[in-house]
Amino acid sequence: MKKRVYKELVAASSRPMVLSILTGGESYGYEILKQVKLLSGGEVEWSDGMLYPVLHRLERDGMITGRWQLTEEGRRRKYYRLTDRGKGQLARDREGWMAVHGALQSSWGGGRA
Amino acid sequence: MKKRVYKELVAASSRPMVLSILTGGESYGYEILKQVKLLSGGEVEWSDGMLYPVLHRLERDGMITGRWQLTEEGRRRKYYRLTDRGKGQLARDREGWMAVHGALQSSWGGGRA
DNA sequence: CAACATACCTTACACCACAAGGTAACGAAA
DNA sequence: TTTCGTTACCTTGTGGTGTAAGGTATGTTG
Repeated sequence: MKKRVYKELVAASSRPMVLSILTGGESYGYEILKQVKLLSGGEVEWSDGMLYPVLHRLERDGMITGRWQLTEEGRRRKYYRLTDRGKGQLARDREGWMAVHGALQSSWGGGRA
Repeated sequence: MKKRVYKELVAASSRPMVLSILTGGESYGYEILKQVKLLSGGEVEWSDGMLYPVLHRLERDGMITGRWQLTEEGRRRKYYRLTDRGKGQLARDREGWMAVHGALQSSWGGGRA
């Protein structure tokens, strides 16, 4: 039985995670799914039905740009690249995450701090 | 202009945050709102319209139990207390959060490491 | 031939925060 | 008295999001 991550947690982390992965260079949907699993040590697994809408929204909002590419084997892939706008969003998402993380740690650490 | 936390982040953190606050003893809605603000150093602020449904769901699911109390000033409060079931949920939520947090940190730290 | 992996996409459904509204009582100020 | 701010709870309509389940297509392996 694999570890389950609640959907609210997936929703909260999907955008910063995708944007962050793309800071390492171009990538595409299927590969991103594998990187998420890798980065989490196998603890976090995303469904593809959740990722593709995320990528479409990010592209629609100008956070990333995509281009279609055919591999030598004949498979089509859509490679995405981070935009400046996306970099700014990533920074804000990261701040928000850290703020909440800090609050959670305070509450975990001391009861009533 | 106050710092805004995205709603997905609120959704992901509300349950563990409430459960965690209640490990410090009984509390009630209005006080929990203030504690969240305090624990985050003022960076995280919840709306009451979001918190009360959270408390109702937690009570419905047996994570917390509530009791009505009248203060000396004549105000009614609903005090909530953590159940054993809620403690278990808190532990699981915490694990899930840390798994995602670890993945995010990995992606932030090294690009594609 | 079948099965699996790669690689993308979409729809119906349930869930959840947000905004906005409501109810009610207290205390202080006008 | 009236008004305002605070305390303290609750509900509804709306929009956004993951899940589950389905689809399309190609290459590789058994």
